Amino acid sequence: MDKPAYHHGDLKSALITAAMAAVEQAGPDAVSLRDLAQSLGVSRAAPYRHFADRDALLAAVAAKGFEELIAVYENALSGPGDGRERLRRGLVDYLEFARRRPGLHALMFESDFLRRNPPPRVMIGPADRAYALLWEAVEGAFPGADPVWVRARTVTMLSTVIGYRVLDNVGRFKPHMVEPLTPADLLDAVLEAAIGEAPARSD
Amino acid sequence: MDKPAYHHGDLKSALITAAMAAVEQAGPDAVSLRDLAQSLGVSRAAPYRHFADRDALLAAVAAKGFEELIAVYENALSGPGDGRERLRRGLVDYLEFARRRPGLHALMFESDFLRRNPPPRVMIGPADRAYALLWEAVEGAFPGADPVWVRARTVTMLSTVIGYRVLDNVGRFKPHMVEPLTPADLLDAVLEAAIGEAPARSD
DNA sequence: GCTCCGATGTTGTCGGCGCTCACATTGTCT
DNA sequence: AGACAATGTGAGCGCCGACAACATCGGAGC
Repeated sequence: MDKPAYHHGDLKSALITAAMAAVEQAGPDAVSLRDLAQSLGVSRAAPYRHFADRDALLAAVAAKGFEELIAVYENALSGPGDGRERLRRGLVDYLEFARRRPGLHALMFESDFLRRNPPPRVMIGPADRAYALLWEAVEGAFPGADPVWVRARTVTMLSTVIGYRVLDNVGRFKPHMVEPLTPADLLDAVLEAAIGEAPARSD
Repeated sequence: MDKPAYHHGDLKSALITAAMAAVEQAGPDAVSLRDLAQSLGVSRAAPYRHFADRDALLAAVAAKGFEELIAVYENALSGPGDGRERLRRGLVDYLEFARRRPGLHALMFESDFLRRNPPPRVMIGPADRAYALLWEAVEGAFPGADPVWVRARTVTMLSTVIGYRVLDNVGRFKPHMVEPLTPADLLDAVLEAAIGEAPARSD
């Protein structure tokens, strides 16, 4: 048993899993194809049978990250409560997701590798689906609102929660800047700012 | 004239300038000490006389970036208009600064190198001063507001504008997500969401 | 003016990395 | 059985960050 098989069996998904772990532990820059290959007991060139280059593997990891984010959204948005409560729960769960996995969040939204190439195909699908879920949640939270207003609100809402996570993940908020606000207070403030009020009625 | 001087003269600041150009053109990951040294006509080990390692040079570039951001803020905040108008102008100019220099913005707020080490000393000073300027502008825009409320609002405001730039800089907003909103419409929406309303009076 | 020494720059070297090429092995389809 | 595509191997290229030993420069003190 376990004789060193010439063929790994499922090297591709093993690489994605191992790369995701490396991303979460030390950030996207720390991912080394050689390291991954060695830790999986495979030669240095083997990964190139499954991914054109390092960025292609990172794109696959990012895609998996968006799949997980979709699951987070779907879980939060399908629960009880009115539209506004479900939207709030979705944002809370996104913020927790991003807080606990800063490396993965960086890869998905902030990484240099996103700027290197046009957006990799494997990740735009899941990323767009995640955005669509948020969009629908905003529609559900403001029933009957002007669709164009909903578009703008979705953009600003996402900007607020992502920006907060980006800044907090790099330690930008020092105690003297926010005291006496607790992390929970900040979470409430971010949610209130993100969700905001219903649109002004023009009739 | 121009005989190959053994001593460069001001290699340190030349390195920072060249590195900033590289960061702006191709992102923080693309900065190579060897490249910079060669393009400055100096040996590959010379940079290490002025910076402990690559990250130290990047920190110096980030610090310079924050100095420039401070100048942007000061220029916008010192002009005419009431507090709210000046605050809005500061945010507009920040957004323009970040839009035109995505690589530098990534280095200052998003880069992996910020996660690698504790925040480098050379940049925390300028970064904190920039934050303090925004803070004071928020105070000026909402005179007499509860100081704790101002703290929270500063955090959410910064989150919104930075998050928008992060997302837009990586091409996250596709036309079908925002149509028929123009970039100018989005700018207005982001500003309105960021600045928001005055605090509720509790008396 | 001379000497000495710290600051600055150079060359040589090491290990790690992404990536490619020619070759080896395996599983599968006919 | 034979052929072929998929998958894995080993060697090697060039680039990179970093360090060490050595070379040169320029100013401080005599």
